[in-house]
Amino acid sequence: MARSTRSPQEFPRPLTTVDVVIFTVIDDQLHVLLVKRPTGDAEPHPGMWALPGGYVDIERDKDLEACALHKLKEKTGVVSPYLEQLGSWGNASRDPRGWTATHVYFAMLPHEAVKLGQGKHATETGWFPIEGDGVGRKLAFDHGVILETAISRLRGKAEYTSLPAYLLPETFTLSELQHVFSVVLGRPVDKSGFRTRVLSSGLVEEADGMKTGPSRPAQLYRLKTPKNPTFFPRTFSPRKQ
Amino acid sequence: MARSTRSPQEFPRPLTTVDVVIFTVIDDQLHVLLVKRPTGDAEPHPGMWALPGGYVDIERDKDLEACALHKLKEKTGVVSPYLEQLGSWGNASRDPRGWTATHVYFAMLPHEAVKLGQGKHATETGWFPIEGDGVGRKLAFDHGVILETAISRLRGKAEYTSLPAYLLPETFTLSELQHVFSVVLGRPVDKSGFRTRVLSSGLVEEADGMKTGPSRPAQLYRLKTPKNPTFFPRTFSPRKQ
DNA sequence: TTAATAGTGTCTATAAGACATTATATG
DNA sequence: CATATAATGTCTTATAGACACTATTAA
Repeated sequence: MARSTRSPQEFPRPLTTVDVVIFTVIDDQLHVLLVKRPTGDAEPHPGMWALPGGYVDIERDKDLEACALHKLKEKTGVVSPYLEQLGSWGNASRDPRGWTATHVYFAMLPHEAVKLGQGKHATETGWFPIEGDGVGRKLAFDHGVILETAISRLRGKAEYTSLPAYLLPETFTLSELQHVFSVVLGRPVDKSGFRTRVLSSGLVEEADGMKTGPSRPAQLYRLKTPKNPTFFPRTFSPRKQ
Repeated sequence: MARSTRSPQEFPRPLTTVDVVIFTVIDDQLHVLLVKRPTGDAEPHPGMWALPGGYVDIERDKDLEACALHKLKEKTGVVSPYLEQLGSWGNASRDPRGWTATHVYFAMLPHEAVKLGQGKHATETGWFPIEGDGVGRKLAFDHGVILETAISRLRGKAEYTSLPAYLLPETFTLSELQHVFSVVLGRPVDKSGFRTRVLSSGLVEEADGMKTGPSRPAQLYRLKTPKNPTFFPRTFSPRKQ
């Protein structure tokens, strides 16, 4: 067995990176945050769009999640987002600089909370609308595949968990919640069924105040357990005929 | 941004490992495969039980999954198991030898397919019954937490996917399938409901032959799509009163 | 009073839970 | 025939889906 017969130092170490897939909803559409690759001579994929990320700094980052949070704050200014691990991708060919493994996180933010380009080394960043299973252009490295995985995870979990709720600010109306589910799922969601589903699951509790507008005011709610998504006992499943 | 302002070589690289949580069912109980840590002087946690795993060998392993499959074959002789990524754990303190990140996979095998200690460098290995959220003893490194996560993922997914089916050999009866679900879930599963759930989901198809025994023979089935688990539209959920 | 959206109610279809009953093999 | 387990049937209950209807605000 490797671990017992050779010392760690004998192994050439793969490069370790962390990347973050950051989702938000802008104008009734799901978007992902991308950054432009630098154009230096030694840089791989110069000028292409990529997921925000970079090398783990073992002096600065106490763990992988801290590293992801650091990168997220650097790009968006957001400190406490919803963040979960998406997976890791590691092989000899994904980066021309050698064998690399990246730990990928995915974050969901309300658009209002984001201020782009806060970091010292601000790079060109932008929100790209999700169309189908990507952003309609080739991304750097294997980030296209990673993004596809993230989209499919988000859509999948939207069928039976409260994940899309993290795309909203701290308080929101049930209509807004229903809307963000329909944006993520890409299809209309029935109001009545949605409301009973949400209210009976204990996902939300009433917040003080109402949202006013040009029509009937709506009750504001907040997540009861903001750290953990709620699981529903059934998936959304349109009636068969 | 780190990636653009410093070259990879300036970063001290974390150690990269892969570990595998291997589940099987023996005698109506879920078990996990553990290996004993070597007792050498420089070895961390000598003599403790740990998940099988080790360093990524960038000359041998073309990617992380290949590395996991290699370790799995080395310990069990099994070549094509059900294998999925569980997550990754990386920080400064989990291994006394320095900042490490491990990519963890989890595998499920029929017990009949396993032959322990096939590798050249055979280490002491053993099946440990799962009781509650672990094996009732402290494991090396942070493997206790990792195992907990794996158990909870398996039990969670057993509520709404066909995952436990991978604990059975290629053909099986519906009663055997029901039994393995009840072992994983730790509670009885109603036969009638289970059968309609499984048959209407398209999870299985009839195989040739029947399983005979001291009573009525049972139809054999096989997985219709052995690579991917099936999702059920509802969770198992005992009636409330 | 109208427009717009919030919120509720009704009916039905689906599938699970609980448990009883029938079917088919062996010894 | 007795026994064991496979396979099916019946009845109830929970909840989603479809969609109609009522409520409450601003302009």
